[in-house]
Amino acid sequence: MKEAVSIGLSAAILAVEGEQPCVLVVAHDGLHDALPFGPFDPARHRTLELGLRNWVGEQTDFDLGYTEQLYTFGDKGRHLPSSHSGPGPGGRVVSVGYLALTRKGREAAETQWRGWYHYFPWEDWRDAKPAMIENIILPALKKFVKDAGGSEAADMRRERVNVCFGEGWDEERVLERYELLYEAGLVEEYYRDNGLPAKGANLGTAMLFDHRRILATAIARLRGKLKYRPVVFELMAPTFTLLELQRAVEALAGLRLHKQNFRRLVAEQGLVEGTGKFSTPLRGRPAELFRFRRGVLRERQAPGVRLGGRRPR
Amino acid sequence: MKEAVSIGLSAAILAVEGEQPCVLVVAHDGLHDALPFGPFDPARHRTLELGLRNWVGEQTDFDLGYTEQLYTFGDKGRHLPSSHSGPGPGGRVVSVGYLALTRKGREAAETQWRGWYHYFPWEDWRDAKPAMIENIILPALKKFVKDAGGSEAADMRRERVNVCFGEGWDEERVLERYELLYEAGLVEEYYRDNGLPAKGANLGTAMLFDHRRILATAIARLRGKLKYRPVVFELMAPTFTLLELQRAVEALAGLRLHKQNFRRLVAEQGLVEGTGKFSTPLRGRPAELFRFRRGVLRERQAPGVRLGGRRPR
DNA sequence: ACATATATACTCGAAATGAGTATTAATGAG
DNA sequence: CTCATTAATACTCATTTCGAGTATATATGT
Repeated sequence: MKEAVSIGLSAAILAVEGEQPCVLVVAHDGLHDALPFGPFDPARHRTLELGLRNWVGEQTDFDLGYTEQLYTFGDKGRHLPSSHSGPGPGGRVVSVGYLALTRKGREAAETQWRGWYHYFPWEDWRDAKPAMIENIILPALKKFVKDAGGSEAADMRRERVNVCFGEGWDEERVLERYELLYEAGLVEEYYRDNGLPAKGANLGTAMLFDHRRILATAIARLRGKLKYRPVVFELMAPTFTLLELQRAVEALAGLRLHKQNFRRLVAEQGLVEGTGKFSTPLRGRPAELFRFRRGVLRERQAPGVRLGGRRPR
Repeated sequence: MKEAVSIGLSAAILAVEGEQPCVLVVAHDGLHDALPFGPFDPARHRTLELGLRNWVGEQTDFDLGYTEQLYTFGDKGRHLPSSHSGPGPGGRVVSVGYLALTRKGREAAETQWRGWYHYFPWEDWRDAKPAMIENIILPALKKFVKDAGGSEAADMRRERVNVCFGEGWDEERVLERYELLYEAGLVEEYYRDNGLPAKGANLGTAMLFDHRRILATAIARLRGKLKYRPVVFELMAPTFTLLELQRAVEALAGLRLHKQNFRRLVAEQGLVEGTGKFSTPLRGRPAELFRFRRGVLRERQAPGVRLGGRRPR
């Protein structure tokens, strides 16, 4: 007799408020934040995505707008059984992760929005290169390289460290970086999954099961997609100023952008159109309110916000 | 009691031979080509990918090199039960698709390589824009637009048709195009899945279950990845001439490229290094043999073959 | 010697990109 | 009223990348 498999569906539901990028979490066991998730019931749902929409709807009172499948994880040991979602002991959960974009609204009582850089503090380069990279991460990873058995293994680790945290920050490698920190024992989940006592630096806030990995995948995907699909607008109010749009993109990408070039790009691409109305800011010159121009989808093949943001050294 | 779910693993194993891009298929039921696939056994395999490698190894005598997860499909009706892979009647198969790249070698008896444009004849623009687009596809899609109930639905269909087959060919939209043709009833799978008698144009060669959809996903992903990761080299022999490399890229992308610019790009990016040896062609000047320069992975953040190929009108 | 086929080098204009400077329009403090 | 402050918006400029060529070199077979 074959071991039972059940399918879990998780969603990284993302939004932006002002300058803060947020993720919807449920305080699952009082200890760890979790993504909204639940089992897929093949009897009720025609497709995985419909199952997700239904489940999330029940759990969070949210209507998902844009959704996209991310990845299916089936690793033994990274999804420990739980009374909530798992089958009996010995059963295996394969979890399908989704990315969903929405505007912040009223959420159910058990859920709350949380800034995603709580979970990935090394990913926010808007103000400056996060100090923890030089102070904690790189020294620890240096040790990780040295501890490799064999010089070839050490070379491979060195290369990974360099790609992830070395010269030339690539904001899309969110998952790669998280996985590296996991393997190097720098995040709590590593110790939990392997039944070891925690030790050393535990960077960022841990999540339930492999949910931080799913969130990393979601952020990575969103950061990539931003550049060639107009997905930001799923997160914006119907009208917005160009600076608000820029701040949202910066929040997602974790980078600062050049203001004038950003406007040029957005304008040239025909991503937005003016409404003729103006914002009434507390100080400073009022800015025109824009809305998303749905027409771009028809006209351009890769309409997106190409960010050529400069990273702080 | 919940309905049973089982996990199926399928792999689109791709290779290139000269100018032909190939996929490894098994002649499953004598009627339809199928991708190598099999059930995931959680008792034996720690991860999904290991399950896949094992299964494919047994079925095809192949060692997979580069692999990448594509998508997880769980649609009811697009994966009909089969004695081979499914659970009993009423059970549901969720299938996880993978992309694998390899060099052509000796394969098991039941498997064979087949050019992938057999399944997607409209995707090969190397010689010319495929005539079937103007002659068959566009007229049929025009009808599909007209048959929409309501003008808003018609607008949406028109937009999709335009994005997929209109001005400006985007070689990456392989899946989008296949799905559109599916919905418009232009491929055999549509009639099979819905239990209807086949009618009208059946474009390309059909495959078992949803395997053509998985293959479309694989090609789309590969065409995208090509541009920012040096994946072509997984498909090349250890040494090759620049024209061979170009022909391989063209085969995958389904486009012709500008020869001089291609070399400039490949050289400037440092993707390859000369070996000092030369090819001995049947005619024409011998070309230098190159090999992949592994160093790029360290140096550049997006090393790939940016194709700016011109499409024939 | 030359037709043919391919490799390789070099040129050139158009467009995109990154990094500015300059100017305009609002606010509140004095 | 003036001015410091804040932000919007317009314009400039050098550099790089891109698409499309032309020109030349080196093989083969007849």
